[in-house]
Amino acid sequence: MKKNYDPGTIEKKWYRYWQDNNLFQPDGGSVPAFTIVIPPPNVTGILHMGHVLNNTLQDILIRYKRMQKLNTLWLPGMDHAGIATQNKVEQSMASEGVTKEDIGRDKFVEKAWEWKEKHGGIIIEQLKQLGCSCDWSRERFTLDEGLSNAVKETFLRLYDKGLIYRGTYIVNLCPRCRTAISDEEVVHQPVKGKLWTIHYPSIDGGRGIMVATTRPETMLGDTAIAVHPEDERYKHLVGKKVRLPLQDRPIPVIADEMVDREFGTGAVKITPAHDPNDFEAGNRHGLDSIVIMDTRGIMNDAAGEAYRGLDRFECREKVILDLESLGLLEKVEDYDTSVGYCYRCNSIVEPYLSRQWFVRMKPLAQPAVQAVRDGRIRFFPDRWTKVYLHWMENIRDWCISRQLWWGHRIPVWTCIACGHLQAYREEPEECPRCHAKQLEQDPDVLDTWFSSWLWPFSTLGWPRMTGDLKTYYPTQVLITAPEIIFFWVARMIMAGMEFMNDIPFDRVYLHGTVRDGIGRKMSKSLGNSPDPLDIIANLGADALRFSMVMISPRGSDIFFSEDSLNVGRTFNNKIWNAARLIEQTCPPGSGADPVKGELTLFDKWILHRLFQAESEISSHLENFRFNEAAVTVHRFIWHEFCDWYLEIAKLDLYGDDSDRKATVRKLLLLIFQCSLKMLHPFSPFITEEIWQALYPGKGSIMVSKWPEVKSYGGYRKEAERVEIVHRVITAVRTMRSETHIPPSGRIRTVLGSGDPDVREILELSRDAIRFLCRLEKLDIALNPEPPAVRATTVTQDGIDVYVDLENLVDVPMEIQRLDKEIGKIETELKKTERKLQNGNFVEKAPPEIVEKTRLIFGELVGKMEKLNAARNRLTRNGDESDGNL
RNA sequence: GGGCGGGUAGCUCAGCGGGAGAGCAUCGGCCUUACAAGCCGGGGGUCGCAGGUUCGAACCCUGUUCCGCCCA
Repeated sequence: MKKNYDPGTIEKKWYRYWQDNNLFQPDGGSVPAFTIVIPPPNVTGILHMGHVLNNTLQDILIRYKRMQKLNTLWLPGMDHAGIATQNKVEQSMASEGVTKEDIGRDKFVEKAWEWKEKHGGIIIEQLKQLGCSCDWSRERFTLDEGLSNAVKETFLRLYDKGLIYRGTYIVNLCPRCRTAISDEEVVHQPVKGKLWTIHYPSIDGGRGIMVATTRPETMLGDTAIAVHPEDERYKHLVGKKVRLPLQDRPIPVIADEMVDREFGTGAVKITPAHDPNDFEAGNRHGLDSIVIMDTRGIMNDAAGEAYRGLDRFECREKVILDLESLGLLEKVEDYDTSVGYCYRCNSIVEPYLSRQWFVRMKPLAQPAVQAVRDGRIRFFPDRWTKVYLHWMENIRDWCISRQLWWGHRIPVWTCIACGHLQAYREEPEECPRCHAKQLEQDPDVLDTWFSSWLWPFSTLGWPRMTGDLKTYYPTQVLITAPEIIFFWVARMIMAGMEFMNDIPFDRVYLHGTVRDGIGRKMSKSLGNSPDPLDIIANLGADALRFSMVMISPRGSDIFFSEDSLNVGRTFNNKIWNAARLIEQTCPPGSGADPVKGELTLFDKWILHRLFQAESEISSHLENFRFNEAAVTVHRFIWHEFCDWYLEIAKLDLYGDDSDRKATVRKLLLLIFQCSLKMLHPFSPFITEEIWQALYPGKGSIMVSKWPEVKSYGGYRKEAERVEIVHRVITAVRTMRSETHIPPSGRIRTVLGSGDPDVREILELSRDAIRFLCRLEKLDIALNPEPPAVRATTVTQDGIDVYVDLENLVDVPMEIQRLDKEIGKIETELKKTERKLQNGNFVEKAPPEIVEKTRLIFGELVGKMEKLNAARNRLTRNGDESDGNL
């Protein structure tokens, strides 16, 4: 193995190897299946840090389950991203001076496909660089033939059930994308705006009425003024008419309970074509709806001569100016309001009356609510359950038509002759009612989510009952971001219940959002998002993956900065070097067979810790505690295996006892092999590289079996005993450091313990203690003769530790050190003593707690006495100032 | 306006009824032949604030304040 780990070439090599050997495909066996469908990235998408997190987590779970020998499938693909793709294609055409209207619908769709083949799907290659073990042979696309059939089928079924309807309602119009979008696609943001109060004069020369609004340009479409029916201020005006300024149109004053008397003047303008509440009011009162702008947000004829052709915001300016010059602008105030933006292009969304297609959601929601209520589907973290249920219980109909050309065209045709409207599976040849041959298909396409909500089964072949569908549905887990819980997660559950009559997955893990070092959401416009591909090029995918997971607290947001990458980078270096040490000291053929030879305390300790690490990692992964699993594997490999076991093993590796040497070699290979396996889901590349170097002929680590180490769980007692030794070693090291003994200084240490069992443990560990503390001599005794000049401490286990300081230290420094230690113990001692003196505690606390507290107290008293004695001795001798300690 | 989550070491977080923890950062000492991308050691917190329950509260309850997110 080379001195330094070089991820670049290695990662490419192993990814190709995995693919060439079809290791990403499920084994198809009869064992239980474990399936994850990828949240399909946009075909226009490029890899960002959010994708890195999302896909790393999925890959970890998939690789873990695959090693557990489940029939594991991670099904990849992309969605066609209607708006985003259409934007891209239009942009590229615009650079050639062509609009989509110039070339027509069919040509445009053709161009879009060309664009997709040429520029789309970059992200798929990027996911491969990240190491994702998706089964690429099953890759799907929402616009491919199979999925398009699924979309048509669902539309037909819902249409036939009466759950899809066409109607004229207020929808959210994005004037830049020139299409309707659903309520979920609107992002509301607080805005510091204005509140304009406008005077609507009475028609008969009276005082008229004052009306406050944040969108004055919409007054051009007003068809009434509304007041609260019990508002004494306006009762006399109800039923009368006022004059709509700028339009010179008489409009009625109506009474409606929806009016908030506290808002503005208590009277509001009613614009049924441009506000959802006003639309409702308009229906209740039989008002006209006047649409005053087109789908680009440009004022139309109905807005009046003076405003036609103006953009909606220019129009607002002009309306204000005109009102002012007419003396009808009563006042302008600053006003905090909330404005809706298009989630795709960030334009301000316009509430707009138009004819669209909708899905009736309430009947679909009911079984989906039930599936979550009765625990068939569980959310992690659990708090998302409430969010889901709240939304589902207040669900509103879904506007699914989009005024786009790129997408699944709505399969509804209208007979030109008789006007008969119907949905068809295939293009109809004649009208079933009047047999006319001329039918016209609805021009709109479906919301992209109308195909994504079928993803967990459409990708497996539905509506055909394929083998894949039988084997892999329902899937086990969905891993995604909370942002799309309504867009996607909830709708998939509804679709699963409706079309498969079964849940689409039984657990949903929602991870946090990746933010920058100071908590801002990563975004292109801020430029605060590093390019994951740069990171992969520099440090490798493993470093990126491991770092991401290490810093991702369970289900809450992630603060990522360049520094975050240190964890993964340094860890790779550590593992690499541990592997090199093993390679150098455990020649090939040493074998990783089960160990037969005599095991030392330390051997048993590390085996037991391995057992614990494995069970912790498994349990963390089963419960989506990814970062805790990563922390555990990191801690085990670095701070237990490398820091302690490898160091102690050096005694045998470089020693003369050939039996011990053989045993230790076997153990090292065994434990390291298990370590690599446990790390593999997190860092697939480096583990494969080392695996192939150290364990040749065993195939790929990614299809090796997850470690089975239960039998090492029996060494609990030995493991606890080794902790005693660790505490002794740390105590000696601390004293060395605090008394400024240089590491090169070979010193003598004396250990004393009244407990024969403890003395035995220390005897067994004699060599290790000497080696790790760099001791020249180590004495262990029941009542040892302490060195004449010494530093003193007592471990938690009551072991006296004396470090011989002859010629090495000055007395004041040791006194100072002892004082510090005594101070600490005194604080604890007082706390514990107070407890025990409290009669209530002794009486009411559980006996085992009282007993434990007594033990602690005894321990502390013992330590205190010994330290005080050591201190007295030093000061007494100092007082005698005989210079002889 | 409604809901949810959270204020614990300089930073990010774990702990969720019985001796205040981790990683990073910081400070001190080390080129000890796997690793200076390293090794060894240290310092640092009245657990947001105020009440209450309890023998005992970071942890449970109530109120309060600040921050973040979602919905209207």
